[in-house]
Amino acid sequence: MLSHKAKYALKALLYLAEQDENHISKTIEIAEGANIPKKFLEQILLDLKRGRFVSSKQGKFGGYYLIKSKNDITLAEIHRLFDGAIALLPCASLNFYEPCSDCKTEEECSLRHGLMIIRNETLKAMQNITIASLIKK
Amino acid sequence: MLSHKAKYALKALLYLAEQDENHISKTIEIAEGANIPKKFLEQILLDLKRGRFVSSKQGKFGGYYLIKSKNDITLAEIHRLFDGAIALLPCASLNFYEPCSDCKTEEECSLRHGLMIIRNETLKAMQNITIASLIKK
DNA sequence: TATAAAATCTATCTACTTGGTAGGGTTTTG
DNA sequence: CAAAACCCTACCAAGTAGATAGATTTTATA
Repeated sequence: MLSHKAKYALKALLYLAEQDENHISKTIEIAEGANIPKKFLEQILLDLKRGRFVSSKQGKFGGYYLIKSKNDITLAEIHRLFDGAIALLPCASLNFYEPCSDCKTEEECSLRHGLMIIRNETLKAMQNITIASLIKK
Repeated sequence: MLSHKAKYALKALLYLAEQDENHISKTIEIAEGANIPKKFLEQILLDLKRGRFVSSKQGKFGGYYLIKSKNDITLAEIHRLFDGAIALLPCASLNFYEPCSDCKTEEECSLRHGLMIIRNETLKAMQNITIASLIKK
């Protein structure tokens, strides 16, 4: 399941992608447009900025805008930024790998191989879902 | 990510599937064989019993055994039993459907369609991972 | 240069979930 | 009849999710 943070992030990006080029959106504007609690959205936008999906302009008439093409922002990236690994266990993850604590006898746990298949399939699917693909319904 | 419960359930089923036909495994035996806290495993085995994956025999020389073929127990089923929906949002789920609380303007949320694609792909992959497929390495 | 509007930072809060433990009670069977 | 197993209920500690609050910095412009 996606966290609310990840869900809100997607909706915020969707909102930004739907604006005219060069338009700068205030937080409050995004919050109301996408129905997201404003203070919560503030944190999310900062995370998105750290992740280099958006950038911001401070001060009066400031706000947020996309700095990555809507065709290049994938669900996989947003998932990783907010919810971490795509794999079902850390030992099957590429970006968030950690060994299992409870696999004593074998070097690889019995589940790892099967879970890596899932991970690859899911990742492939998630990389195909972009902000742009979500817009055209 | 899988919960520990789901992970332990898979390992316990794997352990049971590796025993000789007609063998009955005591909880303590599974716990030690698969490295799972015994008292925690008790609860998990009860859940698996309610889910009709295993059955049990009480009394001296009792224990647990599979009642479903290892070819028919899929990762998807175990995920649903312990961790719930496979979809990334409730509104994209078939078995655990719930409408979004924060989608005001549209009847369907903007993310739903894309997430249902992911759900279908993931489900298909998860249905291909069976206990039997995990055994043969 | 004062001011208003906006992002940014830091801290806090509450409720829920997870992972696990404790301690029995009940049933079966050698 | 007691050992061995299943079965049940409650509890707990730690962490996380989902926010909210308030102060500070930055910037445009009147």
